[in-house]
Amino acid sequence: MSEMEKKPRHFIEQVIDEDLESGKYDGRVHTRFPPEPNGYLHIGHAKSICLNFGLAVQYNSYCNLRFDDTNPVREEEEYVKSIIEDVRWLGFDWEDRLYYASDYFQQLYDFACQLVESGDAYVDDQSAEEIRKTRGSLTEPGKESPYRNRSVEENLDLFKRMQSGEFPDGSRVLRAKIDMEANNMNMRDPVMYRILRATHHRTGDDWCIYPTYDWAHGLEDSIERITHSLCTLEFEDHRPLYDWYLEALDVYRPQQIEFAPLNLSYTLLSKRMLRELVEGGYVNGWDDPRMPTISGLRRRGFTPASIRDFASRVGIAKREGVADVGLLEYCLRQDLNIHAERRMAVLDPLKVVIKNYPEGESEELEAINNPENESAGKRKVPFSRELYIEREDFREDPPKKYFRLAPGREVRLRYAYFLKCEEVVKDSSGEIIELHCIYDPETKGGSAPDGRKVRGTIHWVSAQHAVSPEIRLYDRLFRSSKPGSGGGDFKADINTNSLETLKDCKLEPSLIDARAGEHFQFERVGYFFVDPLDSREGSPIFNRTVTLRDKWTKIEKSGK
RNA sequence: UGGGGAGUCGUCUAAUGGUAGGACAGCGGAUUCUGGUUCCGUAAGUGAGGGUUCAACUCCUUCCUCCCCAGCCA
Repeated sequence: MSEMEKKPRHFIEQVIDEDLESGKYDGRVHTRFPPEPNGYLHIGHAKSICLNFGLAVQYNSYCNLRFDDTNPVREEEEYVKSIIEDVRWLGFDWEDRLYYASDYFQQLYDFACQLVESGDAYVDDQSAEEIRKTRGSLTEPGKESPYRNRSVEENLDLFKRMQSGEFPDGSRVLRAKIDMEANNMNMRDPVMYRILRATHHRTGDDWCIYPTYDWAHGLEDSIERITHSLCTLEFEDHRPLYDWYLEALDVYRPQQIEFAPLNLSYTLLSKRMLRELVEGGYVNGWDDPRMPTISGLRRRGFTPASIRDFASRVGIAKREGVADVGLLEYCLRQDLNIHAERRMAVLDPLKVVIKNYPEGESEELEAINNPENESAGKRKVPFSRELYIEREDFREDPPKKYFRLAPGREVRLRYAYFLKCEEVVKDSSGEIIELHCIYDPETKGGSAPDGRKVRGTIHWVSAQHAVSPEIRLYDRLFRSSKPGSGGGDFKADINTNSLETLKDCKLEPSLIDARAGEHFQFERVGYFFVDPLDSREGSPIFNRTVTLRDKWTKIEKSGK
């Protein structure tokens, strides 16, 4: 550590630093990540997870995992499981602090009675429709409910009977008595409880009234002695209400702080739209490798470290914007470059016959597993008279600056020999089906004793030794950098070529033993991940995680 | 037209009255048995006007643009 290069502190860290200094929370820092178990977590949630749990690590403090399960009609155990798995996979630990809002239902009910007793809440007999109509609008104040001024005794009686199941669903609600003329719509006597006969995934049929988010959330935070309650910008308007409830009850008060949610180019991060993709069959489930869900990214081959790095690099601020998906890919390649072992794989094979290599013979050549990590060691790769090379690594009429194989030209076969193309063999339709080449036995290992150089190095696989497992080429799910922004249906922006399945690739033989969950770099091609669901022992399936950066395509496109 | 927020290189993000900096993307180059990695260099920004000040991204003021809010969703 030569330089004390401090990473600039974002505004939430600055607030925490100040609170620590002033002793506001007795030097404590305690955050929480409060997902609703009604869907799968996505990369946007990952930002929040990394923020909340990251702060706990940074300040040597605590972060709770809390399920905000106040609405039984949307929530399921399946989602709880996936969320727990995802947060853990991202590398975070809540120790014994796994909580559920539903654990607090009784306390919440008792607190509500307290508000009724202090005259701060009342039972409203109006229908949902009537309440909506009397709420007013953005520019007009609301009207007070005719039931607003019932006695405390009547309210208490009614509320208890709501709880005991005397009234039908939707017939009554408990409302906070605040101000129907407030400019902030959230303060116009917000609903605290609704009557809802639905089986809750944890409390079963114990309750027929359920608390609303605004009523419950601050108390959940308060009960858990959270210091800094972090949420996204759309809750800014809710903060006065968050504070109002806690003040009215005179209980411990955490501080809500809002930050901008993550938006990603070429990506959709709305639960509703993601659900539409799944249910409409546009993808194969929530964990489809094209999905921005944590489970999708995991199956695609993303690593927890790359996602944490990304979260740290996009930063935390109040300004809303769209992060570049290229940054996510950069973080991924950074991590994979260091950790993924290299292999050779030919995706679009073109046969090469080495005329001067003895028929029926083969040899083993040594290849480096990872140039970024010597301890990854070396492996043997078989070489023989007939090989496959990538079709795009040969041009009959090479453009300027193309330095791969061409008629009469010499290139290096990676870790093998120099190879020169002598003859191009075509079928009757003119398509190239084979290349006849000669190799230089003196260049074994890849360098020439006479000092001559070649411009290009290409990868290859011995034909008789090659294996051909299935390879799935994934691409962006959307063609537009901002799907659906044209005002039309976002589904119109779907990239119909986001999955291409390849069955005739030629891979080096060691790859047949690849195990589910392993990462590889196919040299000069990209990073691949052995699909953890569809792979079988002896028949792996490779998902393309991300391509390698590709300067050549850029050069060729620019025409220079 | 009510209320709440936000405007800094293409993108994300610092600078909190004192040299507008970093990252990704871009461009140029070096190294390289991966057109990968790495390294070096380079261009590019304070929404607009007015004011205060020796000095303004920062303070004041007028305006403009964008986002959020009328669930018994979270």
